[in-house]
Amino acid sequence: MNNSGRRWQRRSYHHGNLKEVLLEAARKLIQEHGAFGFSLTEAARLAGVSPAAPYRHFRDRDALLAEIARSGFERFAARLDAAWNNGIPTPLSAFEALGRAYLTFAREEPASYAVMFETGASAESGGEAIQAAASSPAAEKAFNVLQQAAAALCRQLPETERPPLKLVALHIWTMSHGVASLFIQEGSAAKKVPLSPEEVLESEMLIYLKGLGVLPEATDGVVSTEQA
Amino acid sequence: MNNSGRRWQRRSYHHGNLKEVLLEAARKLIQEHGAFGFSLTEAARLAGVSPAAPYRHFRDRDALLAEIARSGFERFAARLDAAWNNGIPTPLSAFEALGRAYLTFAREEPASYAVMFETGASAESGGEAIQAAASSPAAEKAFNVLQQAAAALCRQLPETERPPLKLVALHIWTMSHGVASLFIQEGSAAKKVPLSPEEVLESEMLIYLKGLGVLPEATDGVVSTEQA
DNA sequence: TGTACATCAGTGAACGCGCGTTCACTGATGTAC
DNA sequence: TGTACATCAGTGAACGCGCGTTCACTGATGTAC
Repeated sequence: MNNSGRRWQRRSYHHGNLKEVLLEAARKLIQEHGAFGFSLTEAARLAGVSPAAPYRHFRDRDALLAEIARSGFERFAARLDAAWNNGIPTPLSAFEALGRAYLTFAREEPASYAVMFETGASAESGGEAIQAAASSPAAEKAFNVLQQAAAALCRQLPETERPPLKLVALHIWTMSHGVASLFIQEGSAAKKVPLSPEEVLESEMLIYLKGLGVLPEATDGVVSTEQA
Repeated sequence: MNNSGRRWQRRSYHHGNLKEVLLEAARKLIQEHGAFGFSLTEAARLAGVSPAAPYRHFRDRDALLAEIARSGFERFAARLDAAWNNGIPTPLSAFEALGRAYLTFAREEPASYAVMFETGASAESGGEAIQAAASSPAAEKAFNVLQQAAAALCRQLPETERPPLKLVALHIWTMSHGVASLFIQEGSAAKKVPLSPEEVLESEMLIYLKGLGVLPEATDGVVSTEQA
């Protein structure tokens, strides 16, 4: 990379940044036209290069999608990890931050989120590369953060009342994903609801935590004074 | 329709059943090739008719997708309603049946489920017809069943501790959808988990209900003896 | 500091393909008399 | 019961399009000497 100023905008050859720009273009297109209604050609057009250019950086269309998933999982894991922050200052407050971070990621990167999690019914065949990304180390790391949080919460319980950690982590995950999937993706089924996704998820988790037994009694009020 | 036997297999003209057969073919293709990786032409081929034939029954590709969503919501609502069965014999047992019915539908009709709920990021533009289906009377009816269940459960609480019904219904919905979306769609992120979707959802809902305060104390055991 | 050259990252034209959709058509069905 | 006819539900050929991908190419960059 040269140091003659940051104005390499529209330099002819050697874009310098193409790979990242293509990923960004693809995410934008996916956000607008749907998880699999995007085309490599159009992404190239948006990036201002010829339709053949992407092949210098990705083996094929699928590889680009897989990279969106992979890098998405990486940022996702980093976000969750930062929000959880090892359960500091308290497991409960960190847990709330974790839930909000989950929703924030889904809102800020809906395209990444869709490729990461709506892959099942959207590209069963043909999408082997994406499947691989879904079981990548980064994806694993993201789930591990949830599991750490579950562990910290359960540690507050007497051993005889502890459900399996993995199960609790899955519960947290399904609640978060359920809210993100139903309420954040544009045009989703639940547009008319007057509550923010955050409000729904937080109240849901409070009730769940109370059921787990990790909330002091004082929280009754929080749950039931939300609305008439 | 003629009564000369039910063997109208491969009659030349006048298929008689084409609309339904096309929908079925489309569902099969969606299940195999992804929610929006299906083509009208291929569905026609699968149904054994020319690529122009579908246009006698659907204005365009989008209209067929919308009909999958609409009729999907109808069967979905019917299933949930039957399972809930007005809370008989007890709200709690009916509630469990409701959750199982939700997962059963998602498993038996993954294509319908995907079109109904994964529409957000998959066809924002272009999918107006599907969006319309998502706010159809049938979709409304499905959500109403969840709301009825929420109402029946909350009725067991003293009025001062009742959270808003709509909120509880949304909690139920996000839990169910979260499990269905993450665990049932083939090739989804959570294949390696040794638990069935039903086990995950049921345990999750038990904890949630306990947090709500509608479970008698006896259920502690149910939650924590599932696994070591 | 200057030149030769390998490598890298683009171009642009071309391909074959399957798709959505249209069109004029035609065979089968059902109804009126 | 038989014939005439409107309507319905298909056909099959054709179209224009955008896509994914390939290919031989070329301009820019970085390195060896």
